[in-house]
Amino acid sequence: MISQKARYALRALLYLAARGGDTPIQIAEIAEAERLPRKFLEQILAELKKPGIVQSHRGRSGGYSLGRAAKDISFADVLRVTDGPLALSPCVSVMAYRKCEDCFEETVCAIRKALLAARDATAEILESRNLAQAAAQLKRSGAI
Amino acid sequence: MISQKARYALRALLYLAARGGDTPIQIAEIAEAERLPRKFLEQILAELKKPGIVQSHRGRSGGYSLGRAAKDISFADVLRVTDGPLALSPCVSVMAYRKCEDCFEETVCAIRKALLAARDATAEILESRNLAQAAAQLKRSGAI
DNA sequence: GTAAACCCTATAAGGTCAATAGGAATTACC
DNA sequence: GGTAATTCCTATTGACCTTATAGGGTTTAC
Repeated sequence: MISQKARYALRALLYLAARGGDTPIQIAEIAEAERLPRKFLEQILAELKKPGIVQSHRGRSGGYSLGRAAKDISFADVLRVTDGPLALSPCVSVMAYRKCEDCFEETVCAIRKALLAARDATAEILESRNLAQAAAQLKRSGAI
Repeated sequence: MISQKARYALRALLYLAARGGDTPIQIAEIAEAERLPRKFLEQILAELKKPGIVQSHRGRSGGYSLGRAAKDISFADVLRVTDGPLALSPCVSVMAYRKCEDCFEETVCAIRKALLAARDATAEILESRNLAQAAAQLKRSGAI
């Protein structure tokens, strides 16, 4: 299951993507529109800023905007920030590989083989879905 | 990421599958062979028993054996017991559907669409991998 | 200069995870 | 029928994570 943080992040990002434009949007506006806890959202946006998913503008009339084109921000990008690796085991993570604690021999681990296939399948989906597609879906369905 | 409990469960089940035979195998033997915490394993096996993944034999010379053919126990079956639904959101879970807390309208939710696709991809893999295949792999590679 | 925004760190309640512990119930065997 | 070996059941514990909330510091437009 994804975390609440991930849900909030995705909703905030979709709001930014759907809203479009170049002018920064304030945390307060996003929080109210999407009904997200303001201070928690503040922390989440700060995390999304580090890898460049969003960019911030400080001072009066500051706010947040997407850090790159919406079509270049995948669901995988977002979930990796909020929830860590997509993989079901560190030993099959591509972005954050780590050897398992007491793994006998990785190359013959039957568990690893299954988890690796699962990771690849998940990653293929989540890396192919991006904010632009999702925002377009919402607009088509009249939700925005 | 899967839990430690899930790893232990899979290792214990693979041991039972590879060991084969009809006579029950004691917790103590599994724990020693796979180097799992004995008492923790006890709890895990109790959970695996409820849905019939393993069956127990009480009393002296009791122990555990698989509850059905190894080829009929998938990785998905095991992970659902130890870690809950495969889905990334309750609203896309097939086995344990639940509506999201403050979901505006499920049918148009762009987040849901992506998570649903991810669930289907994951489930397809994990439901196709079973203990018999995995145990056979281990034997072929000489790990057992 | 001041108000409005983001930035940074600390705190806290509640839950989950990964065990550990101790004894009750059951059964094979002599 | 007694005894030893095994599973079964419930409680407890410490560490960590999640989901916030709080308060002030820093920056910038006007």
